Amino acid sequence: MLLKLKQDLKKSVHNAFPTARGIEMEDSAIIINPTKKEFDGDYTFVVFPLVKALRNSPQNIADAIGKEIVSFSEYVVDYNVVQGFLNLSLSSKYWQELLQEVADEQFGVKPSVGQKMMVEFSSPNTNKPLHLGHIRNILLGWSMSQIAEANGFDVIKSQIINDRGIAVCKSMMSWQMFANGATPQSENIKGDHFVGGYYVKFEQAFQEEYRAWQVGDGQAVLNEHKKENEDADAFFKRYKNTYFNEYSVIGVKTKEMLLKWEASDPEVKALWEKMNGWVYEGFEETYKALGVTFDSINYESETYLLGKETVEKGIESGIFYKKDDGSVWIDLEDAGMDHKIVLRSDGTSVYMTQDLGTAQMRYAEHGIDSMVYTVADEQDYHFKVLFEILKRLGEPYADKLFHLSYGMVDLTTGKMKSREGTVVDADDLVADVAQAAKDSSTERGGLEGMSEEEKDAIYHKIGLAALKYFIIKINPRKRMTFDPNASVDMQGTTGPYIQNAYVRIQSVLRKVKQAGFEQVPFEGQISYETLDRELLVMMASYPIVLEEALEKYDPSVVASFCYNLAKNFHRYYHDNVILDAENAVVSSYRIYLATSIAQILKKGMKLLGIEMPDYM
RNA sequence: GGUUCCGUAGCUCAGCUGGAUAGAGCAGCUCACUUCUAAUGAGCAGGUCCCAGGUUCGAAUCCUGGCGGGAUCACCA
Repeated sequence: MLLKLKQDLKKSVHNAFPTARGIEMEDSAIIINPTKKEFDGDYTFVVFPLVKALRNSPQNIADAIGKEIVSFSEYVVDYNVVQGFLNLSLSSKYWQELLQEVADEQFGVKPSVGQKMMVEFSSPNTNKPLHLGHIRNILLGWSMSQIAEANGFDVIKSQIINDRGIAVCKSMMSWQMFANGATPQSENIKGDHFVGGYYVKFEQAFQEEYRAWQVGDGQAVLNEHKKENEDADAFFKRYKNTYFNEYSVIGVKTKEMLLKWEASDPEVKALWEKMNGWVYEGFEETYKALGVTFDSINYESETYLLGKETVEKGIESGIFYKKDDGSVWIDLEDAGMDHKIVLRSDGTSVYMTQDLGTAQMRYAEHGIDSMVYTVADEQDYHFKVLFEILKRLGEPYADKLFHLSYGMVDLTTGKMKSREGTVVDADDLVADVAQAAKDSSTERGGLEGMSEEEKDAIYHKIGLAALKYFIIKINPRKRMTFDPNASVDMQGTTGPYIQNAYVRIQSVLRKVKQAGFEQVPFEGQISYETLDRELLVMMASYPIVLEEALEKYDPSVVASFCYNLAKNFHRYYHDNVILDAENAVVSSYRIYLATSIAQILKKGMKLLGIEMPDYM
């Protein structure tokens, strides 16, 4: 309908100003916005861009166009001009047709664009459980994948799991030393938490060992290696890695384990597989609670070798160069970056090496056209470099890579730091929000007569809606502060507020059914009041919102849309009786309208990974 | 220091490729439930859009330069 309006507008410009025929007027060049509340009208056309070409005053231009469009368009009944803004009032025919359009279940569904897009998100390490940072990542990535799908892309949701390396070996070593054969089953602990616990234990044991060394043998090293004016604390902080690699008993043992792993030592590999298996079971549970799934998983243990091959080939073709010490680099100075290492002097791979291999493996497996990496903004530079290297390697998808970069999550008490134990655990968080939802729900008593199971499912939906919306409503680029109290807030700009709009409609629809009303598409005649028109205008913008969210890689666009629609509906609901309106025609219209609103709210929220309950 | 992101009400945030008098929510103060779910609605109050220039019919928005904050510039991932 918006398109038809634009066409009429274009036609009237051309009719009113024959000299303008030559002027190109793309649909996108015709700017029409919903009219601001202070003025009369539904849509506003800004004529300023035409002033120069038509060599006339804004007032005259707007007036002429207005007169013209009213004369022939069946959709425009009136107009007024305020300072070069042409405000158009639309006919009930327009609203009638628009209502049919937005009520269609297929409204907003885009045809396939025939493109495969991979969206990577979550991407955890196997040495600790998921935390709040992962949650922001997962919500963004998941939502982006849904938005791409809604825009007609064939989407592959993917994660890369960092399942190898020294950190993973630390948990393994620690388990060997301290566990006495304990398992998640025997201890009744979720697998990822179980393994994470041994990682923590390792760090504690290492710190203890390091402290003991500092007051013993370490003194000699201190005196020999410390810089002038450097105190012991500063020195030992700086020296930690060297100590780990050269002096630490458990450090050296862990490094040996890593070497054995790389040499495919059967015993080490068996332990590795067992412990990672525990972790994956734990992750699976968390993903399930969050309502996310993946189509494809890559493991770094399976891609890093391919990355090394790529580098070897790239040396031959002159993309990379080898230094005397054997390390391999790439010179990116002509692209405004610096020299970057891609292979260590001992031949082992770095982060970049693995990412090269992963990208190639993904292309080989899925033939993707484009790729979105959901990774925190601390890695902006890494991805800039990665994309440049892939371009130089001549990868066919290289100019369709996007780093969905997002700001880190802070706590009201400051940064999350694993060393200081301030990390907010994902599983705890989910449990907390469900509990908060339960508390407020119980207080309100809207779920009486339901089974405990049904109630719990609803608490979960509400709690998760609060948590997810709290995070996803914020523009990804921005660093965000996570306030646990605000995250379980259920009033105002929140997930539950939007759910409530939906639930209110469901409640009405249940009453409709009870009353024996038959729900059919509304085709009667009514007069569309201000709020009716505002709601319709808003719903009409849904497809545009989807496109915008995709273009900007920003789910928060969808989040604000849903909130605004819910907000307008709440007001509408307050001011208008749906079921017992002044007459049956108006009632059936309002039922139809409300049904459409519910439909769009549900679709929109689904893109954010938020489900709608029927009761709350 | 180089690069980059951010800076809007007491707090948390919107503000689309420049458009009319800068908007929400929270917190504060009022008011409205025997009524389709009050997890709601209505109202009051709250602003140097970080600062200074520039571009033009018009700048929170674009450009330049500052100021403040984050990130990054590893043979870590």
